[in-house]
Amino acid sequence: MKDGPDIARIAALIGDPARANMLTALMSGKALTATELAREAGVTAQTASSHLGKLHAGGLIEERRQGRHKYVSLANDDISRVLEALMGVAAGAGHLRTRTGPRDDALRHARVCYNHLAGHRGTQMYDGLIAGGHLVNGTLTDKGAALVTDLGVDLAALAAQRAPLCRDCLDWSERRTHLAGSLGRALLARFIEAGWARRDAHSRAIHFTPKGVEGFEAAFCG
Amino acid sequence: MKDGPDIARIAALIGDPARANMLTALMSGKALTATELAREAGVTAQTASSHLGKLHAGGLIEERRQGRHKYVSLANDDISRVLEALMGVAAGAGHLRTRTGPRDDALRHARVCYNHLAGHRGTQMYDGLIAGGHLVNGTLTDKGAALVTDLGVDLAALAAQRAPLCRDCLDWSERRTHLAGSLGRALLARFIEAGWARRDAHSRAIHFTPKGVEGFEAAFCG
DNA sequence: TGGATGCTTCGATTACGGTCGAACTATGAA
DNA sequence: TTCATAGTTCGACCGTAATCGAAGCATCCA
Repeated sequence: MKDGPDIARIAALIGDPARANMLTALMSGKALTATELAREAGVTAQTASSHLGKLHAGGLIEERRQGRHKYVSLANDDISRVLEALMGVAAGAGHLRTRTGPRDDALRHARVCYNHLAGHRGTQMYDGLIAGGHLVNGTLTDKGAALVTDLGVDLAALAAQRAPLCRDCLDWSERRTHLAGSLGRALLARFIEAGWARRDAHSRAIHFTPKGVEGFEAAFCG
Repeated sequence: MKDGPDIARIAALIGDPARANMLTALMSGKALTATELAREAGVTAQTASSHLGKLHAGGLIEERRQGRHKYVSLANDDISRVLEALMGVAAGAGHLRTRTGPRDDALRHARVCYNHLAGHRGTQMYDGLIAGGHLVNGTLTDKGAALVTDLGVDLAALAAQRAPLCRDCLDWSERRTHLAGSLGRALLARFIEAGWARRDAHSRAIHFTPKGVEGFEAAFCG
């Protein structure tokens, strides 16, 4: 009866408060150093090192050395999906400790989910792509390819990558699907390059500029 | 930086092997008694009782007393979504301990995800509903309502419920979206009532009958 | 009413894992 | 070279939580 993969190993890794804080911090998509993560988690550098070792062994994070720094990021999109799904349960069924502060509102509106757009804007974009016939059956149509190329995404470069172009990701605030995958990543990158949006320095929030709102809604809410 | 809901509490609950086994067993959608779950988890009745108390306090399960029995089931769809997502990570990024046995193949092809259809058939149905214009933007169209009514689903009864009609759920084997929500639940129930499919007694697998394959593909792969 | 079964509570044990101080290595800057 | 910073390793400590035996209720059945 207890078929399927062994989930306890992964869940236990996320289940420690210090590690959970580290992973949550990494959901910003930025690669953080070991000491930065130690500060986020509220532990000393030694314990952080131990935790990072376990997360790495468990395949949850990637490490990249640069000089005397160790830059850490989430291993892949799957991890971010689990974290978002967990946030959904923790926010809902869990204690309603969601004292919705002003910062929380910003997160619900638009935030970065590891490397792609989430929150209200994220699901809005996803719905728009489907309603407009750009995304059908989990794949990009010719019409959709034209749209994203128009927005400045280099589809040829994405196709050359090994990562899948379109992936679904569940939103903890909206409880709906938004777009992940290499295309989701590329689109968010374009929004920022084009001055449509900028990332908050201290949180996962994303702030859209007036010009960005206009362009975004023209493209996806048409 | 570590914004968002506190995920460690939930993850720690899932992170214990005994509890993880119980939750995985509950993914079959059947309500199981405390002793059955103790056997699944490989622990004595006392420890199982302790674990169930914690899962209940954490909002992960629901308990229903019937005579001297205590029937346990998952609290809601959100929980099943987290479990499926975790399985995705455990199967992929985790150790490739997926010694794909014959039983595993059946699971990948079609299985029950708490109360709705998952696996290849599940994503196939989801894709079919969208491609056919039955499901747009996360809501059922008139055309879609006609289709499911035709299949024997009582939409009026579902609308009266508080639970949302259509929800997305991520598939650990397909890594794509399938349909959850009260409609997903009702459709699976209809398949079984109509003799299209039957549930395996000892696993989460679902076996389609020849008649069921025919009807299913006519409805969703049209 | 007596006995069996399902579940819970209590208490004691045990083990695992998180934590930090201290010492060590490696990289970069002055 | 010398010093400072980033990260790791080792060892010891400590707390928590999982576990089970024993006993206690509640329910069902004969």
